[in-house]
Amino acid sequence: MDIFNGLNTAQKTAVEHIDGPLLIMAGAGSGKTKVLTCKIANLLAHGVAPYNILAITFTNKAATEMRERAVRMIGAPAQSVWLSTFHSFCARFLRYEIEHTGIYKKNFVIYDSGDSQTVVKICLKEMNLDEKQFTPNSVQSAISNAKNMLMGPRAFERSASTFFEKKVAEVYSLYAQKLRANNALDFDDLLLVAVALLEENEEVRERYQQRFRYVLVDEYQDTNGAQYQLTKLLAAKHHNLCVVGDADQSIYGWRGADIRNIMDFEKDYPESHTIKLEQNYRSTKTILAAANAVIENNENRKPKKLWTENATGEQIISYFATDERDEARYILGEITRQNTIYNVLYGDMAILYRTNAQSRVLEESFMREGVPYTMVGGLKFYDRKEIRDMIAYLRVVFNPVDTVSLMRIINVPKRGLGDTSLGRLNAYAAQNELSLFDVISSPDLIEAVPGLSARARNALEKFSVFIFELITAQETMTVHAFIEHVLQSSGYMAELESEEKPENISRIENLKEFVGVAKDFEKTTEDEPNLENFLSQVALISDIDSADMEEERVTLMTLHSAKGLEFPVVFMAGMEEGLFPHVRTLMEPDQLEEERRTCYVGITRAQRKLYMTHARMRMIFGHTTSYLPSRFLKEIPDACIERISADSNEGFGSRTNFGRQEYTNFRPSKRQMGGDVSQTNTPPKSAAEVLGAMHRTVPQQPAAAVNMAGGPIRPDMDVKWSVGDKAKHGKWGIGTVVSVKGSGEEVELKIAFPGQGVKGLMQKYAPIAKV
DNA sequence: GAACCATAGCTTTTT
DNA sequence: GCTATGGTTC
Repeated sequence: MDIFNGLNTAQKTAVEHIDGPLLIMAGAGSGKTKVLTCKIANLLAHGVAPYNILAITFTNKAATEMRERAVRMIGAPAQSVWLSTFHSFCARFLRYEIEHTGIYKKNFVIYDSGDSQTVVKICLKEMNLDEKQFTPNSVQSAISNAKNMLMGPRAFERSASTFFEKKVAEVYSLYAQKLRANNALDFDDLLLVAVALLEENEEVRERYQQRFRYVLVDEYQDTNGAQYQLTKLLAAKHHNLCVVGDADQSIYGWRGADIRNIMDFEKDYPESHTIKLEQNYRSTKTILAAANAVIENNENRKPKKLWTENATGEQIISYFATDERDEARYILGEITRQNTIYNVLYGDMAILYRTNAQSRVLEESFMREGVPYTMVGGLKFYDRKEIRDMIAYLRVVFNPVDTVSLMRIINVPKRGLGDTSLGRLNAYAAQNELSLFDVISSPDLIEAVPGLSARARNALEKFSVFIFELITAQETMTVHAFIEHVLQSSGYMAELESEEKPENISRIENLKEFVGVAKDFEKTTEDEPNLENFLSQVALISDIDSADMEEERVTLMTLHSAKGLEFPVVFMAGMEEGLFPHVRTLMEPDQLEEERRTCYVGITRAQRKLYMTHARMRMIFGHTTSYLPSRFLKEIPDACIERISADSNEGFGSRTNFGRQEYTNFRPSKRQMGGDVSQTNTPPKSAAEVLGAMHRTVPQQPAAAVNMAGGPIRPDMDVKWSVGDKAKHGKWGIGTVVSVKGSGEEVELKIAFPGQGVKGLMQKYAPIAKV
């Protein structure tokens, strides 16, 4: 396969470039991933060993995709290119080299932000600091910021000026000490320790600089100080550094990303070349014009204008809802409409919002209407109690000095070890400079702890024997078998099974899924499928990595998570002053510009059709608040956007109503919107016209016709349902109708799906067919 | 030591 | 409006 096939001139130049620093300024949708992939393929084609290439992406998912694409292009050698995120790279690097620090041991564990917050809280408590003034969150983020700027506790203390900062410096120091004692690294440490090791150890540095002859970094605009330094160190020998990014899409300033890293690349590497990719292949002219118009309002930016040869496309729709429930209803209506009339697959639509809190109302609507969806973030799988408990068990087995994890499970399930006993144990351990595990693993030491009841002593000895048994068992078992073993032998499963509460049932489900995750890991990992690598992978997995977007589901996620993705139809919800841009950014011009970039990212995710919605009032913290429409809406030229409102009752203004009543009977028209953007050359001028046209020309045809072809199941109003009928649902499989209520448009069905309970469905929305 | 109830605090965005 | 936490009670 020809590597240069289908590339434009600028893209070709970028791919052809081999030696020396290169900056690729790649606008949204300009084929950046394609260029990077082709570049890797081209390096390999030029005889560069896969072993000599390091490519850094923003998510694990992007890394996997890029690897697969490169393998398809050039074959097996691409398999062994070192391709990962900054954090995974560091974790792997440290797994080999960390003992050179003389501080950490090879079996270190990685703490996520939850674990790290637990440690911060312990520190605050120990230092008797007021949690009102020093909130765990603010302290944690201050420490994190310091780390991202490569400042250790001492450096931070030196730079501290306010009382708050000086105290935080103390907390930082204690926090770092605790992590070291637990042989644990937090996310920021992965970078920090890797950089420190490379800086201090010449032998290691030499070895890795020698090895990585070519370094490629994606999303360079979102690198922070530590990542910048790491990149610089690794590329220092060969200077074959290629960075790709778009300053207009820098949206992670709040977590230490420094836009100057990309702005100043040419200063850092004076011999560098710069290539601009400005042709957009993703969006319609309308969408691109809107994006350009919005981003132009930023003062601090280099001028750039994306252009496209794609069709003009339809206008953007701005819908003014009465409240967040009306907003959700409108969006669901449009999604069903897009799906039923235009045959847009659910998987081709996404809803983007600024804050996770907005997802709840939307989610409820999806459930009520039976439309399949997948949510990125929110209630995270790995944040669930039972999963964290299991991970804590695994971590203790892997690294027993991890006291945070040990404390988490020592009395889970209940072993009669309460706060009092544990307090005594911890006090004793601290006094004698032992880890908690040191104490409980020795009967003599347990005996020596003052004030322990006989019952507690007994329980502790049993527990420590149990942990030792697990450590032995682990050595000969696969990860998934070991997890199952822990679940059984700890009594964790038994405790959940003892009571048939619905939450217990879902916990058991989740734990089963966790075993599945381990099985999957054993099958797919490129490293040894051992506990060590499993724990690393689990710690560094992100929401976007684990989201299942292949399936036929609408995706719900924050604007931040959406970076790098694209969808034919996009909804941006909550376009209100105070929500987006968020209140906390209104005072700071820099932060406001970042909000605008976030908006730019959102708009440019859309390929064909973009909806933006805002609500007159919205429930926040249980109180109704009213917001003005977002300034970003006003920045979009009138020609690009059609504004409709829930309040106006004339003509097509009352679209909500229309949407709810009439669309299910239209036959899907693939040509209208289903094809490639570039093929829709004469699109109607406005959505109103589309609808008008639909009224006149689309014949009334039962949607069921689609089912015959084996396509997705669509709502069908012509079917008469009665109790006892068997119904096939797109997601839940086959069920039995248990009740039918209402008539006409309002037919409401209750259907029992085996193993999934009774679901309430509106016939006009439900993707069901008679069996 | 555990179960229950009240209340505060929360919401920016995440590896 | 929800949830995580802390206090109170048995």
